[in-house]
Amino acid sequence: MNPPHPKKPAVTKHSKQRDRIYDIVRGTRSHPTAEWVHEEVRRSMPRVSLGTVYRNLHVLALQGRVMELDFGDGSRHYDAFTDEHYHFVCERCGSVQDLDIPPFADLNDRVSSSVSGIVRSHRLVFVGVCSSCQQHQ
Amino acid sequence: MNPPHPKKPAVTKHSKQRDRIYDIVRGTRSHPTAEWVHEEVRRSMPRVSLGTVYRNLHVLALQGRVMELDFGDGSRHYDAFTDEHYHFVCERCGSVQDLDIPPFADLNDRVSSSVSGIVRSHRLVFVGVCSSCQQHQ
DNA sequence: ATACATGCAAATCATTTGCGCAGTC
DNA sequence: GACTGCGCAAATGATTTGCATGTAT
Repeated sequence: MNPPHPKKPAVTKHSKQRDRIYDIVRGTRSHPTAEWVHEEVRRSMPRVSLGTVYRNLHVLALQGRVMELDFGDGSRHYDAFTDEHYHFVCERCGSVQDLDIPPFADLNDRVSSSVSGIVRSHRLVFVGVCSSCQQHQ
Repeated sequence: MNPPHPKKPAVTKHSKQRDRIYDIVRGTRSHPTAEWVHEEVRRSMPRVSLGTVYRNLHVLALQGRVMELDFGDGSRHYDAFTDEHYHFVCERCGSVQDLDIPPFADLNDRVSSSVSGIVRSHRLVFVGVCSSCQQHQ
């Protein structure tokens, strides 16, 4: 009934596509979406499909080389800076900034008594107006 | 060039459907999705469409009677407790708890110096394992 | 009477997946 | 050669929208 060898996650071989995708995410601070990465990849490898981009971004996330971010704007963003850090999102233009401050280690403790369960982590995103949008209005 | 009367957002008349949808959201602490609300509404009004549920949830959000929440699980959640408060999401079962503590007023200030722009608000969600999931394993 | 609201179905949007072929180990 | 990864296109899932008709004011 069970397969003789359980299916491994594999993720072994590497590919030019994956290398390129990783380079592109690593080469920007814009926290791009899969769509944007796809457009960039296509500049040098025009036949790469969007599905391949999604698949590889997911593989890279499993490998811990990129992190997947959800800012609630409808599409997922990717970040090659995988050290734990917070983000600031501009409510006008949607741009994202990395925050250079260390994570607030005390937050989980500050709420643990009002949760029935164990608090393991938190997601914190700051929202406001970026300096560029302030100037343009 | 301009229409004689600018199109108002309106949102005036009320409907049995909207009343029912609001009652259902107000009557639960489960932070339901539109899908769940739809199933509930149908118990008393079987012909209500999912589109109507979405439209009315959005209207209620504009009116400030419900709030829309995104926990990154793929679907939007709705909450009739509109006072500012944080949530705790179980990473195993996806259940959501309201936190009874006041928002951390100091957070925005703690990061404002490392943001180029103005920090107006933050989104904070705590993640962990709820007591029910702890027991079941 | 005049809008706004509804039900239905089709359209969108982001993301995922099945499949036959190509590339890597 | 055995498998993993790719390109393509179709499938999925959540949400939105166009339209003809119903309903509240």
